[in-house]
Amino acid sequence: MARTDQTQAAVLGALSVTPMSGYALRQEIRDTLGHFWSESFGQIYPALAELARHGLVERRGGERTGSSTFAITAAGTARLRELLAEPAQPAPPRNPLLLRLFFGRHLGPDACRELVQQSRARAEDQLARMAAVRRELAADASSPADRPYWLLTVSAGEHAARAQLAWADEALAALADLRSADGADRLPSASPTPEEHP
Amino acid sequence: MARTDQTQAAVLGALSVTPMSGYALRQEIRDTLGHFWSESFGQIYPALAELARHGLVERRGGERTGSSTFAITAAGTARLRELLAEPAQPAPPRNPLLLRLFFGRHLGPDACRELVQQSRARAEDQLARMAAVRRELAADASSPADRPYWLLTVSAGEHAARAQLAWADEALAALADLRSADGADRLPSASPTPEEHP
DNA sequence: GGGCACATGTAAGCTGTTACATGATTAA
DNA sequence: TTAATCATGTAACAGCTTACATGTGCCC
Repeated sequence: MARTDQTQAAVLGALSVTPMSGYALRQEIRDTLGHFWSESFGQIYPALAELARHGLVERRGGERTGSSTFAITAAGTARLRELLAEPAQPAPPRNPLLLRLFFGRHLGPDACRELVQQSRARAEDQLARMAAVRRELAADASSPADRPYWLLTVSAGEHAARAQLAWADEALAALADLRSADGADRLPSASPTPEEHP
Repeated sequence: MARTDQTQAAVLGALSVTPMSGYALRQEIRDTLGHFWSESFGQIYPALAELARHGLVERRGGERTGSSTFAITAAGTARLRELLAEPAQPAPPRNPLLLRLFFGRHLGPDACRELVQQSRARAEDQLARMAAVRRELAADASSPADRPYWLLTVSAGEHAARAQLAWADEALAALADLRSADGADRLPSASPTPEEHP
């Protein structure tokens, strides 16, 4: 229910694939879950300590620093199942781009176009990253049981990115219309409106 | 840059459309910006106090309780422009549904299907809400200068919701395949594998 | 010997939600 | 008069990021 549970679920989940260090855990979460999840060091290490205290993960190797790894225990796997079965409550939305566009009248069409273009570029990046992940998954033969589930999240990222691209193109066109209409209103003498869109 | 600035931007932005009370502010933000933004009382009232202290908004009417309203000042409008011009940094993603699906092996295909179906239902809800907003906007003739910008955010919501629908259908099909493959693996004697996918 | 990647942790501080306290107005 | 809605605020707490402190092992 609490957010901490989500961090624990992410940590236990990652360790259910393979044992690793806290440092590697953070990299895995950033690189593999990056398009739909994030955790910082300040979350991961306390979570690992808590999980170890309850016997849900086990520390192996160098106690201090160096090549220590954390492995999930049987109790940890059971706990993971519990955590995953809890209802997935979506977080309250906070989209700073759409906030700016909603009050875009104060920014003007050109500044808005720039924002949308940045968003479009991010979507293309994401599409490229998703394609790269697909290639990696195709090349890597480990964890065959996990693969179909991982592909679902990749597909979600692709659908979202393509939708963002399509919306951005539509928004850019609308803002272009707005700009010329605006210009015609406010600067009637600026230029003889070189080309009107039919 | 800080999150507080975002709250101030949302509050100033809403008041730039029309003056209203803090209570109404919260309702407007929930009902109108709801699909891409959220603020709670605990954010709104301190933000209003802070803005009033700096002369960016002005309290009118009953000082105590009752029919008091807050109105944006000229300085407030200028500040809003500044805030909106600041770079829109996207928040770190946190999608509890995709987290569960990624580790879906531990949940099994059926539990995953249920999650996806819930997500699909939410997307349909959102699509319906966006359609309602479109109707309201078409009927309401006030704020014509804001309308094109508002429509951009509605369109973003529609694109996102449609993408979620398309993905959900794809995911449900994939999970159905997985379920039957799984059943064939784990329960070879259950039924003579009625239909195999080629 | 210096720099870099690996590795573990803590503390401060901000953001944000929730629950609570308080009271006015209005409708049943 | 009781309940619901409108209205304003505060306090406690949870979640999360960032920066810092510390140390190892390896390669150039």
